[in-house]
Amino acid sequence: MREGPDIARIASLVGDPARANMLNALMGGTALTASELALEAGVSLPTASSHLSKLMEGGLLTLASQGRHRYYGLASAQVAGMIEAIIGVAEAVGPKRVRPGPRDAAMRVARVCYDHLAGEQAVAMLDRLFDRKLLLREHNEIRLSSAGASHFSALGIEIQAKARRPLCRACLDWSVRRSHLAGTLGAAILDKIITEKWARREKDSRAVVFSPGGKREFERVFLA
Amino acid sequence: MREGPDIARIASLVGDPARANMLNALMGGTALTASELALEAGVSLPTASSHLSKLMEGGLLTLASQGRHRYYGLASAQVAGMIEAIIGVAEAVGPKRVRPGPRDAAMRVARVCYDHLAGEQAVAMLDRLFDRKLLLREHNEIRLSSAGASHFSALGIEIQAKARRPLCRACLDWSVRRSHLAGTLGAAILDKIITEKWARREKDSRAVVFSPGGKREFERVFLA
DNA sequence: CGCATGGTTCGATCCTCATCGAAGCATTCC
DNA sequence: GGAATGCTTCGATGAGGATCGAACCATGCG
Repeated sequence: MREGPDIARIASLVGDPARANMLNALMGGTALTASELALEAGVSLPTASSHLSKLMEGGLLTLASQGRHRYYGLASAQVAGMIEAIIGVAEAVGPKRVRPGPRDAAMRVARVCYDHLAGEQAVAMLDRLFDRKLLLREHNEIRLSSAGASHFSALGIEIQAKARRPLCRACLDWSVRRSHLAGTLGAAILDKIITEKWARREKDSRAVVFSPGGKREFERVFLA
Repeated sequence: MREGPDIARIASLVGDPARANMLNALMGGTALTASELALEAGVSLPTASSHLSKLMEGGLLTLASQGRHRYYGLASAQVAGMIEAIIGVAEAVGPKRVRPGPRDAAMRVARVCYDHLAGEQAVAMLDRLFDRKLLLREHNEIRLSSAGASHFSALGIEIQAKARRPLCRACLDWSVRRSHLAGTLGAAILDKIITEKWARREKDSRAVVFSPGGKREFERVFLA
């Protein structure tokens, strides 16, 4: 009966269906209000509020108050990574989907992971950025080369190393089992994709759908 | 109220203290019997048995019957990775340890992760193997170079690619936040360390303690 | 100010599930 | 075969916690 970190406490927070739905919704990266999360989880507002305070107390969420709105978001990329890991196991053992449906197919191609792009497109992009030496592997970290710095700034992607958050990070993809790009740069790239309207977020889903023209542009810029 | 993989189901399996203790114990990599796990979790044998069947049904465990003994083990490295991720979050948010105690310090230096070595020593080893070009990074995978193949076989470390399991794999370390070596080769190296008596497994813990002479040998062979 | 809206707290209800003792199977040893 | 060991199933008990309605704060708007 050793001590150690209280893993059961963390896991049981994710282990309730209502809370799991909320966390899943927050994996989209945008912070949501209590009522939106209540709707998402399919519970009443009081119930949702109770769950949210538990998640807060457990350190899994952050809260940003803006006037009478209170926006809940995932506490950290580490928490997001944990949830992806759990999703990965659930996918693997779950005999749920006999065949992957169309929505799942879209998710495999491209989806939002916390605040950056994930899925086949994202994995291909990271590979290509390495090939073109815009990013460099260093031990197990990823570094931006000087060529990469000028390349991204030419694209109008702001690059500024925040204090706490690494610029580039590798994030493991549950669908492809390969890494894609996270960190500030990964977030900035997703931002560009959305603001340029190359792709749009699927309603009520993490899926990201490229328009035909947007796909061409994306491939020209990142997969060339 | 979307469908998707049943993440709550998986998380709730880990969310019970008794089950979490069992899984934690199994992170040591050796399969254990129901009575050992009952002792580990601090519950009676019937209770443990009930938990074990739930974990089996959830696909988190594998069972190997040998005579009247039934050995339970983690189902896959993916499950082990998920548990490491949860441990990582629990470490991060848990204000448990004010200061890391001595046992925790030993865990940080070297410990067993499923079936291979983790901790600072393991991270340093992987770095060095890359530097010496015994292992090569390829995209996000790790490949054994021909120099590496002869090097390991000279050490008497058997290298044979099993069908299902990759030879080399990167596994993220929760204490160091860097990768260490998993896969068949990682397991073989841990095996060598133990059989050569360079280090011993701490009783009732995942910690691995090197003897003074063993540490020298390990450093000569893997960190030179 | 008063009213509407977003959110939390309180209280009561209900149900799942963790727990253990006792009994039942299976395997091995003598 | 019989006894012992390892483990599972059954049944009863009990506690934690998920849920919602109603009441209660807080903010913003007219």
